[in-house]
Amino acid sequence: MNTKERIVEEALTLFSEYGYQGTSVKNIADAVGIKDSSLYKHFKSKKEIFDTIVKEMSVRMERMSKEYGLPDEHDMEKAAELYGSISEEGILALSEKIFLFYLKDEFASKFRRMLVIEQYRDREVFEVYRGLFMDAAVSYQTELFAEMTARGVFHGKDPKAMAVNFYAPIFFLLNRYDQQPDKEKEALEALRKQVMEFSRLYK
Amino acid sequence: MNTKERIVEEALTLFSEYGYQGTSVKNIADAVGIKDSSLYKHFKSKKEIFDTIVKEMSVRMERMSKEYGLPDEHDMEKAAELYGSISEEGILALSEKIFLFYLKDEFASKFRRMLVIEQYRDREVFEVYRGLFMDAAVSYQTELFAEMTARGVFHGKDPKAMAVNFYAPIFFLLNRYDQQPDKEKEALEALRKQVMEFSRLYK
DNA sequence: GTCTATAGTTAGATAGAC
DNA sequence: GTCTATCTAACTATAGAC
Repeated sequence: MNTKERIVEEALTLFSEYGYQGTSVKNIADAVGIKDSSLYKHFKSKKEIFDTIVKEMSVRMERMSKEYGLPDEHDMEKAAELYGSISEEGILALSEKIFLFYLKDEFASKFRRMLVIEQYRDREVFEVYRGLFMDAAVSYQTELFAEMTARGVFHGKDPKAMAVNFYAPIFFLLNRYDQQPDKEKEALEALRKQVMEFSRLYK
Repeated sequence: MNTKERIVEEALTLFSEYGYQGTSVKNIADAVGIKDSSLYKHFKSKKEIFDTIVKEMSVRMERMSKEYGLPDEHDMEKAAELYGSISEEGILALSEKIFLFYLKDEFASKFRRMLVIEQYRDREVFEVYRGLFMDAAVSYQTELFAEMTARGVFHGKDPKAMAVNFYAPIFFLLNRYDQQPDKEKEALEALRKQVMEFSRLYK
């Protein structure tokens, strides 16, 4: 990994814990192991580092979703088949994948925390956060449950309400067990319980 | 309102938007309308202002919960009677009270945002945030649903799972519609929909 | 692409006049 | 309890040697 990439990585780590304003250019340079002045050969300002992180995330999201085998956003038939055919087990696998990706993936979890911290300071940041961790998740699952209801896997009257009932507990537990790596087992157990309850209610 | 109280108020407003580190003592003094040096006659440090806010909140929580008529944490019989006797309408009223308190009450909403921003920087802050906005809410409602299930108002197998299914969408929508006062109607409509779905599922 | 040196600004906090 | 003046330290960023 070259110096520019290491700057981005260390900056994200610091931003996700202390925030943008709470992190100085010297903090980042120290973490990388160079002088703060040297950092300006790679980025023309602190703000440019922040913007680079946001751009980098969209690239990683694409790559990760392929690695994790998550179906494409617009390929609902395939998604419904993938998770629908195996019903309860499938839906549990889906929830655990989403959950663990945002809880444990180094870049994704730090990026999420950074957005959480910075969301009120900058409207644009809030929109990225809302889009990625709320709207995208719910609209994806709304389509998924509509498809699964049509196939008779689940019985619900409103796919959007189902999606919120499926995703909100994941979102809640993500926030609840954030920053507590020692309680990962408890977190996964709580998640499993909610998914089972969801399955029971809509079966 | 005296100067000391105004400092606390303006500091909270700034902390809730820009964070502790993103707010300078001069920012606070300017908002109050005094010089930054004058502020040190009221507080011996910036940190002391922050700590005062946290202490002030527990006082306000107590006061507000009485004003809003929310039943005491340990008086579950009364709570179950209050909300249980009127079932669907009652549970909707409960959710709207919680929702609007944390979304619109000046002090409460700013305080919540401040904790969201500062939760990763300070372990103690995280514990306050987790305690107030996650654990307390869920444990309160776990007892409430246990009581309501015993009375035959709802039919569920696991009161904790019910509580998470009830509170997680509230928590999710609180984050989703945060900072969007123009979409309050949409937010309340979404909340109502989730509560109706909850009621339908556990009836 | 790293360093030293430094400019220019702002930070948190104190001293002392009124 | 407000102000002006000031201190020290830290901040973002630039210039220029190697």
